[in-house]
Amino acid sequence: MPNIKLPDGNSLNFDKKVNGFQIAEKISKSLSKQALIISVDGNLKDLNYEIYHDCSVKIYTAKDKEGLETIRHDTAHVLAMAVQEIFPKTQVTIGPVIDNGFYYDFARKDPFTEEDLRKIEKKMMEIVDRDEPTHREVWKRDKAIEHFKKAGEIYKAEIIKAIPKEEEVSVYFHGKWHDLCRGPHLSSTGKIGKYFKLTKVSGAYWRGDSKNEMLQRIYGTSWPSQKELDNYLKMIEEAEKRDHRKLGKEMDLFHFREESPGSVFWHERGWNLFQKLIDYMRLRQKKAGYKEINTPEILDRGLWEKSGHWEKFGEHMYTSTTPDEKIFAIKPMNCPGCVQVFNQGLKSYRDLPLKMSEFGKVHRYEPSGALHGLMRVRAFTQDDAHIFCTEDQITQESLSVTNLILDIYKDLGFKNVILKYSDRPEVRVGDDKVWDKSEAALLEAVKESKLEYSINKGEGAFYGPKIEFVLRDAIGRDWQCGTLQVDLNLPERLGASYVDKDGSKKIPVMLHRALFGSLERFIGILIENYAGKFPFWISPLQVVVIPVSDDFDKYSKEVANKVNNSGINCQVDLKNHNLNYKIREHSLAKVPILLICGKKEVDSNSVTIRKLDSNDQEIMKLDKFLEKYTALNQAASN
RNA sequence: GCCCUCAUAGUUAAAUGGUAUAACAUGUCCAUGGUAAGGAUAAAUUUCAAGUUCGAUUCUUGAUGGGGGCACCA
Repeated sequence: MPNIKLPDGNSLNFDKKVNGFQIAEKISKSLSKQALIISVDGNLKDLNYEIYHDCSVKIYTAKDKEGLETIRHDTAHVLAMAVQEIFPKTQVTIGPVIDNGFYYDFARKDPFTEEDLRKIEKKMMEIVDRDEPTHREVWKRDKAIEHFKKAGEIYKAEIIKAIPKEEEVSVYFHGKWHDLCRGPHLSSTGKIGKYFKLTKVSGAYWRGDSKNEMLQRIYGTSWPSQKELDNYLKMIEEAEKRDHRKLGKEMDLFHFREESPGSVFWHERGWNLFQKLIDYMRLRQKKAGYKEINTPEILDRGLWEKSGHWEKFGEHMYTSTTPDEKIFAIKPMNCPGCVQVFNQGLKSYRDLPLKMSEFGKVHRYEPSGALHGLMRVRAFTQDDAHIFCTEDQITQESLSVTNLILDIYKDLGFKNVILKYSDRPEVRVGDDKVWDKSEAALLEAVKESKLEYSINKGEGAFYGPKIEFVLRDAIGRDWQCGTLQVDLNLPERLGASYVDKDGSKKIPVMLHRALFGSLERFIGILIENYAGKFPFWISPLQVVVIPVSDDFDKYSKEVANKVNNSGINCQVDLKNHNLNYKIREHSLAKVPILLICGKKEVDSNSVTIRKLDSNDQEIMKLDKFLEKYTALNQAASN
């Protein structure tokens, strides 16, 4: 006589036993149609799971995260079925749900082609039409291993070996095809619907370890309705349109070339933007009490050995040998140089916290496969700073970094920021007591920030715990930019000290922090966030002056000069084209303000303003324009 | 670095075992224009190296670089 408690507080009574289908039917007809899986006392189960005892249940549909994930998980199974039907010798491995979809890793000699994907999709449709019923069996571990080994599924057998002893080994059947799986699953293959698509094939290491063999991964996406699938595909298209590599080319911001893979050739417009961000950051940091310094790009090998970089980071470092055979390294990080500035001259506890900022260009020899436009490069500029302080000051200083970063992100159009807190990794330096203290101090700052945060166990740097600042862009993608790291190691290694109140020498704590992170990456993110249509104050080229005909070239040049002299980036277009042509060209280049100059304007000493994406025309006295737009140009910097 | 894939004017594309086509961009000329492409005309290209071949941009191999992932990461 199980008594079934429902989420709304009501309960139902059944004779003997009951399953999810029967409960759903009893609640409502529409629910029974939409029901996908059920949770019994918080554990997700198949709908035909038999309940003999009192419990609370919740029935999930495609509207719930759990329901949607099950659809995707089932689609992954159907993918594996289809692959094995078409390519019988292929081994299956794992097929989890990911954001917006799923993947399945296969072991097979020949690579899957785009054509194969279409073939597999067709087969998947067939399997959906066949509506193969699902059923679940629990096997003995040894039997399961034996079975999969015999079937030539070596990877599956390995997975079973790795399942903890106390867990049961369950095998799901869809018709005859079966797979080792924890479940839960939908009641038949027809339930997943046909709103899926296989999106790409790629390589992936077995168990995510680059020492292991490479498998073939097929990615797919799956949704409860055609509309949601279409929306998702449209979002992908939108992301492609915003691709900063494409826009960077179109807007004449930068380019890459073979002679220096992963390093940016900045064009005038892109560099304008770059400088503007630095100007802005410089102002903000000055107000926040930072002192800007600059240190050498190339430093003797000995310093890097002392700092530990030579050993821990060596494979990412560029080195340079001088004609007299000395070895120098091109800095991959700014910290050792900064510590040396701290080390020059005796420091007192009264100097702390000492915040030193540096726009340092660093070089890292990144693996070739990691390079990606501006997002991942081999030479980049950090808006770096190092805060030397006492252990007691960690929380306060971390908090002020967090507040500064939030404010800055807001100015640049990002309102959603979350934190990722990472604590001690297995391989680390320093005493556990000091770790305890600094982790606690940093976590306190995280909590006090009142922001949403996640804890990444064991992902801290080898020298201390860290926070990463993740921002969400206009189309919902997350990017990691800023970072704050507590360093318990480097000051000591490089002999940094200050004189405390009692006259004794103490080692300071150092906080590393970067707000944009890498200027290059941040610009990439900005381009994609705004789809190239920047707010006026950071626009790569802010104003273009266009004469109505060449009779007005002289006046247009004068206007452009005045605009430039007021600190606004401006060009005049004197090319031999008509007005319409020029408006189109500069609009496509996403210049926010076009100033049209013809007879009217010359006579009244004014300009006609045409804003991007607007057909409105506004005529304004030149003086007034300068006044208004100079103020706008400063807007976010105050 | 690993798996897959691609490489043709400044850009985006097309074609071919017999040296390559177009659009846009660029230069010159005409048109002197009022809010998203006016007209004429010119110059310019097969990533690099080796091989097969009478002949390679096309086929083969290698290198380099790009793209999608994996691993690594700001």
